[in-house]
Amino acid sequence: MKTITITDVANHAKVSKSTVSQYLNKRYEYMSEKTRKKIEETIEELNYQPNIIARSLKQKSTFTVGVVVANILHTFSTQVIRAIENYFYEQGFHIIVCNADDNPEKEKNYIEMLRAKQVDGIIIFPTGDNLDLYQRMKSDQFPIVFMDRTIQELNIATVMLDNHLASKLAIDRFIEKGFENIAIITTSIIRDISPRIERIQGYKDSLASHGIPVNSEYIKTVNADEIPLALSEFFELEKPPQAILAGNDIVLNEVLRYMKQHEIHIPDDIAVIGIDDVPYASFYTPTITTVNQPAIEMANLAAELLLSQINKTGKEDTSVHRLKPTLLTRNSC
Amino acid sequence: MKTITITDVANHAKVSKSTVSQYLNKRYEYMSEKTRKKIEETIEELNYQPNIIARSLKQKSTFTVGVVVANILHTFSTQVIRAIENYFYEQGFHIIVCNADDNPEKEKNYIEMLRAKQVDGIIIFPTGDNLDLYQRMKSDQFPIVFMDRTIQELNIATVMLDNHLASKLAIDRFIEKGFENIAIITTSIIRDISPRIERIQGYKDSLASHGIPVNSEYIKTVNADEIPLALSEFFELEKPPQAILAGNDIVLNEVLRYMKQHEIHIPDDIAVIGIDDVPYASFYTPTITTVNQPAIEMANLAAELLLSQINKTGKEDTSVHRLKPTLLTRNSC
DNA sequence: GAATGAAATGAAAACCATTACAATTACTGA
DNA sequence: TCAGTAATTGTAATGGTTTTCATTTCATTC
Repeated sequence: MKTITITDVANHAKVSKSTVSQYLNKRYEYMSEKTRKKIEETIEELNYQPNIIARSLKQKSTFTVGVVVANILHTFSTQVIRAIENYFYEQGFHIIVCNADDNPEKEKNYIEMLRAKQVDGIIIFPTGDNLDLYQRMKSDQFPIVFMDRTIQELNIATVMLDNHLASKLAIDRFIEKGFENIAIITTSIIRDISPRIERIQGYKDSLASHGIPVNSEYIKTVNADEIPLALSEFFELEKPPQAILAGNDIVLNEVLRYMKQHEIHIPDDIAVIGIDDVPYASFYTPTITTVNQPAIEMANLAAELLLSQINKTGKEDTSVHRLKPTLLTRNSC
Repeated sequence: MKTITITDVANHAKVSKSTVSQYLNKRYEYMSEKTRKKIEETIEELNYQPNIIARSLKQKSTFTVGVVVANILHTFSTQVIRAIENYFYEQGFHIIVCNADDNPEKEKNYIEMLRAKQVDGIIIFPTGDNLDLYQRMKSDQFPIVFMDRTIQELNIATVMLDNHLASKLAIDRFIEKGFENIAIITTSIIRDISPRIERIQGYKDSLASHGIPVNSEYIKTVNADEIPLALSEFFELEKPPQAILAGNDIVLNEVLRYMKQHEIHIPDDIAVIGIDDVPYASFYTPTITTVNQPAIEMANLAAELLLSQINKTGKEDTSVHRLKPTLLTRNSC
């Protein structure tokens, strides 16, 4: 049961610790074939695993990165986690997944824990309420990449969607189909989360560019459980919307559920487009037109940016990378 | 930029490292109010964060557990990850998420990395091909819990679904609705993954218990991308099935997609039940009858079992906990 | 004012691997 | 045999914390 250390290996193989360490770090230049073999065998025999904790302590590098998502319930988050995990696996890194639940307190807690654990970097979907923390990481030159959301004034590398375009794609499609009374629903979070703001702004601008006046009654920002109510309010308007843009996958679910319950027919009674593709979009009845985020591409880019900060390769990149969404045209509009 | 250590704090506060350590570990018994205050202030002033790596090295405990899922693409996996993350957050633990991609090599790699990183325990969805590894962990008394799948001969605590019952619930429902020609499709994995086996066995037994002969043409185990083909083969049979049991959420997606494409009407042309609830089940047209796994409950139980192994509280539990699925009756059957 | 005992604090070892460096030994070819 | 190189070793320092145990401090008591 006692753990075996490098010393044990050295003793067994009748070589010095230094040599074993050289071996472990694959510095074979000054090492005879014979000793290499011997060490190899001994390690095998004793089933020795170097203690990474001890190594990390010395090298100040843990080959671990943290991923703090704002809300793990979004399909987008899980897609991103998966892709990041995949990317870093190839690089020999592990990822610690943290779910901040849209709660800045929890986020703070996680970030501090991760730093105390000496992770080599963090990818974070910022809640937006821990400016001082972000600031400090930045000034400590701690590797960090923002995902999905940005905080303008901080100059931290960011990967996010071109949300403005996302709305525009949807609105253009609605208008092309002849709809002018277009509503938008997003989920509510207290803070000024940039995607939501930008999607609403994109919605407004697109309408304006088509010369359609913005009707504030057509814009709702509510919690997931209040979506049915919000929808009811739409339908009680004297001029109910003819089309609805669902701000994310959770909203889309609720919208579809509502329509089903109230036997409102898509797209005849109301047209629907969702931001975020959903697995069932292509076989739902009707198939659902969605604005797709290139989640994998975004995740890979974020991972790449983080890794280059960790390795200090290339010059510092503090820009906001906005990736383009694509409209997946189907039958709901 | 240089990191501050306990030594810095000690020097600043003019006390010894030991005393600071006592403070950090909240052992105030033998400590004057004065020094406590002073240390507190100094930590605040220097913005000191203890280095958890160093602590871990000494304490041989990292407050981190690994979760190795076989395939992160399943809804079930993500639900479980989320719940486990949540449980351990409360306990001050972090989780490292690993996706083995149903690949024993990758699984092996991960397990070894996790152990080298000195995680305090592992929850694993075993691929089933690393018996020696599992064995070794067991004999090292390393905390480990199996999830979703078991390996009989190992006597390792396991949390899994009562898969036999899952099939039975579905079959009983089909039969209650008057169907006798019932097919089952599961995804293929080379190894004998217990849930798949058990679900098929449950299917056979349930049919038998109703006096219905088992027709092997009605049983398919194929990769996700071969599902359309498998379905076509069903429909080319002289007696095509009247009902299909989809072995997991991915299969269900493919089945629904196929039916949509070929304009086969559910439940009139064919009845469908899926194992694993899916987010859209309750508002799809028709709503989908599913057999639901109590994912959160299962995750919590697994986490609890692992934690009790880590803390060595309670006596060793090596039993296989089988949780009951429930039938969510909707309109697809 | 010294002895006592409890409270408070400190010194140093331990954890395990890495690394640097000087020192040693083993070989090679001339 | 010697120089020169290749291979290996030993030692000590490093990293930051915990932990044990010895020591110091201090108030109390006789």
